[in-house]
Amino acid sequence: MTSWRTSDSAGLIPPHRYTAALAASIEQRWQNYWQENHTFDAPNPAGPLADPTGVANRSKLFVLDMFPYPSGAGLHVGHPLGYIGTDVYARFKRMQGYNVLHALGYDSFGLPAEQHAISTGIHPRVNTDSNISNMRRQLRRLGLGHDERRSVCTTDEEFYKWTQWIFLQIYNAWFDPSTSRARPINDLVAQFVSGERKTSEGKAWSTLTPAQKSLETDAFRLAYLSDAPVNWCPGLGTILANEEVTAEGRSDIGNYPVFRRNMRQWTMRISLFSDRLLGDLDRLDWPEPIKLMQRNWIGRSEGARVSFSSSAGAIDVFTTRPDTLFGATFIVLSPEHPLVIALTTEKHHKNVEAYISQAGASSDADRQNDSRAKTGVFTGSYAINPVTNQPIPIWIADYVLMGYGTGAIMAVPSGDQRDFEFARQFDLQILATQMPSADWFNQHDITPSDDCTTWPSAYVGEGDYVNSANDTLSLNGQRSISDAKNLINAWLTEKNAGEATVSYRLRDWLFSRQRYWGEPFPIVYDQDGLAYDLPESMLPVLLPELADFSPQLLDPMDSDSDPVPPLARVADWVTTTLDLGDGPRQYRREVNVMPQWAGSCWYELRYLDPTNTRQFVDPEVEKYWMGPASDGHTGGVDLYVGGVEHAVLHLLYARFWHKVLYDLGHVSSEEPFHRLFNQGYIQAYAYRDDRGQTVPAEKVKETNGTFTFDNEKVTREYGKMGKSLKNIVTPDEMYDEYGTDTFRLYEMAMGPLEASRPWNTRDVVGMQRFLQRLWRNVVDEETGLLTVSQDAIPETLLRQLHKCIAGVAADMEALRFNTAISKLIELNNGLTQHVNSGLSTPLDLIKPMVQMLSPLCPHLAEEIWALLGHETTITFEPFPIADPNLLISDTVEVPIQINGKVRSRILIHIGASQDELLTAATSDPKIIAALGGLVPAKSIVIVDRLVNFVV
RNA sequence: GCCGGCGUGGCCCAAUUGGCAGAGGCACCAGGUUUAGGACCUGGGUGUUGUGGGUUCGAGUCCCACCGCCGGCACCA
Repeated sequence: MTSWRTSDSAGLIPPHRYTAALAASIEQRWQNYWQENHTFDAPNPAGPLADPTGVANRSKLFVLDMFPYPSGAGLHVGHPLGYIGTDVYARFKRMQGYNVLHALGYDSFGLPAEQHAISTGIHPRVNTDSNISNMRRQLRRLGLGHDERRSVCTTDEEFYKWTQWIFLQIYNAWFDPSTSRARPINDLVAQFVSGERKTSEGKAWSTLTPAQKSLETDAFRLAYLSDAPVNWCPGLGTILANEEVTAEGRSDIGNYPVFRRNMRQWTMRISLFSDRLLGDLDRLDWPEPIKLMQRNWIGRSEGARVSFSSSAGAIDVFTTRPDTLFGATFIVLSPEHPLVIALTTEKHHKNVEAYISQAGASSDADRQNDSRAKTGVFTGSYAINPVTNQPIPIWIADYVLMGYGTGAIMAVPSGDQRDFEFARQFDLQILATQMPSADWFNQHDITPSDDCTTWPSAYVGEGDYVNSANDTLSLNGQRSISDAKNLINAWLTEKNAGEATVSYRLRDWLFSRQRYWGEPFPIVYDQDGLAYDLPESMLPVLLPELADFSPQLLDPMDSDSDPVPPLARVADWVTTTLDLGDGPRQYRREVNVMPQWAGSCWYELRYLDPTNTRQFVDPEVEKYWMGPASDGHTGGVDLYVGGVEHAVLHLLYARFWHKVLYDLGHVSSEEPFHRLFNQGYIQAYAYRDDRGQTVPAEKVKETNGTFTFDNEKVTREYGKMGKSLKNIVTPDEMYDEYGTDTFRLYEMAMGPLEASRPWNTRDVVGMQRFLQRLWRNVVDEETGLLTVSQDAIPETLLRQLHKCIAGVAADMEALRFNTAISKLIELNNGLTQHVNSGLSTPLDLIKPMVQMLSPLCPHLAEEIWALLGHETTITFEPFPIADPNLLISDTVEVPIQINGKVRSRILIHIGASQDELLTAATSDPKIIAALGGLVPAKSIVIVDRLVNFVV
């Protein structure tokens, strides 16, 4: 028998070296072990997955990854970064005794599968299922410690039953402004019945027809049908949420043009929750940039509503600067403002009409191009400025947006640059209300004056108030802006001409999509078009089978045609006979479906209790995993890891749903995700030849900083991994070439989890070498026998071990896996020296080393653990604890500086006093020489740290 | 334009939070082992910490200005 075998490339490899092949066999064996032994099944306190003894006396930890969409392209090496990070953390916490819940399911409704179905004619479920099984296969090879029982898919009927159920909770709720809480709609009806709340026309509730009653309640429901401007995307055949439209006015998916038009659509009153969504951000442990993005998106601004009277009634404007009201010399309405027609005089009718149609025809993108000159037209009417009692002209202009504030502004050209430009353009009056500083006039090289005709631009800032007084109010003189605001707001309230108020940028959430592959709404309509919610017993409303998945074909630029959703074509599904309590009647089903965000708004709750058929989650189970940790704590997932791209989409929608469920008493947590961590992205280099074509990145060679492909010079760029850049590297390639543990280690070692960085396959080998050295320190590469001894650990190695334990534990707790790995390599390098000097590896050293390694490289750790004679998994072994006595040494090397430059070092005992340090430093020969007889003007002595002489 | 984030050896990245610029990996160089080879062993750090000022006994770290890259928002009243 030969002890050497030949490898493909060259040379001989010892039979028991830790190669990719050995790693693969170890890894698959342990993956099977974990699956067969249900190692990662997390016990619940109650419900179908209850195991009270498993729960007892352990702290819990809920670790969550953002819900993945099962893409047909499969995973590349960038995808698992976060999954590996959460797995390492979860395994680390299990070793610290926590009951850890870690699972991964699939957000499997969505446009790509449906687009695929349209082009191939294959049912999206077929494609979705095969994508999921491919992704499960790829993820299984990663060795993630997931509870497989909890891997739910949003497309599972038993899952979307509860998505529909939650929709109905939202539909049957309203927002009570007195408590800022969602309440059951029945409470509202009770208020109507008792007369405590007036109906819109003041009639008694009992006298209203059913249609009138539903009109009254629909005005309050948190999910409602509205006939409002929507983002219509003919290229996708569906409308989109504001959050799904890019700044360029195109669809986030597919980059098709998006048009504004009115359509009757399901909408959610998320805007009523603006204040809570904003305020509760302060109570969350989230990265500041994400909080900022949500704050910006919600866009709270404090100001005042001011009422201007006009021939068509009061025109309400919103302003953040009511203190400049005396300078409001004209009013501008959005072209879509409802009062425009009534305000337009005969003479200006033609101009206004032309302007409105011109504004409607131009896209949002055009309208928002701020380099464009201001446009607008006069309506012919005037409004009365409430503080001056003077008539001011009413204009319409497209720089005023209907979707923000009231769709009307008071223009103060002296204090707002846009208004200033507009006034100059159309020769409107500009009246100063604040005197700019002398500096400002100097800068613009003009003589100080409140005559704005001399001003080159508006003045924004603090300044003495001028021209701002009437008979009952004066702001004039030196005062702060906030002081002036308070004065004017009080005056407006007193005169009934306005009040201090708050405006938000966040608008209600457009919730229906004209597609097939989504959750059907649990809503039907009767002959009169009245909507009815279906009872829980009729859930789920299943998607019907469909022969043809195509939406009707529309030109991407066709902004006028009405969409016909695919479900509308399934006649025997759309029309249905149901008994909703008053005998069998014929109804028409809602033919829109929910957007992809619906499932991801609550999936984390289903992970908790995935097999519960009676409830979406058992309240006791929810409270255990997600309940508040203490008074004032929001509750929610203990650690949520994902990319930054969901900052204002998923993360805002899910918070909204969760708050509604909290208000209605279905969950005990106020927020879904208490701690959020944003992982970075792995990007990759890509290469182009001189014709600009991308070439396969893996075949590019580098020599002295120049890159060649087929001996042709190519240029390097840097970007997302993808087909178009030909720079994809898959986990499968890494498993084959290096093994999973090496791959996991490399992903974690290449930098901090939150940082984006380039992938470089050539660097992976460093981690494999580390594991090979570690393996070789434990196992004889030729015989495969254990080489561990019972010898005591030498003092230096023992100290190194405990320093390592302390460092690694702290690093893992803080998710700093890159530095934890470097500390483990350091320790192993120390051990390697010990072994190379002819000694063997002490058992007492390798045990804690393997324990520390196991969160990162669980397969290799399990294998060595078993070789050391253990019969059960290493998963629940306690994480090593450092002995504090071994962390401190007797002596320390202290640098001696002269003027901040290190000139010498001295070895001195720990805790040496300032005097001792000073004496030792001044008697050091190098320092005596460097000082050359000079007496230091000052000496800085920091115990155990340094001595610095200033001369 | 506004708001964030990041700039450290050739590359990916550390630095006890104001105290010796270097932990770890890749690459590179030299030597060892080897018939040879290296995924082995030993040794080697290659630098104006983006630039310019400031604070300080002392700045990669704090402050100001600028440059570059990345991200978010953008006529938001």
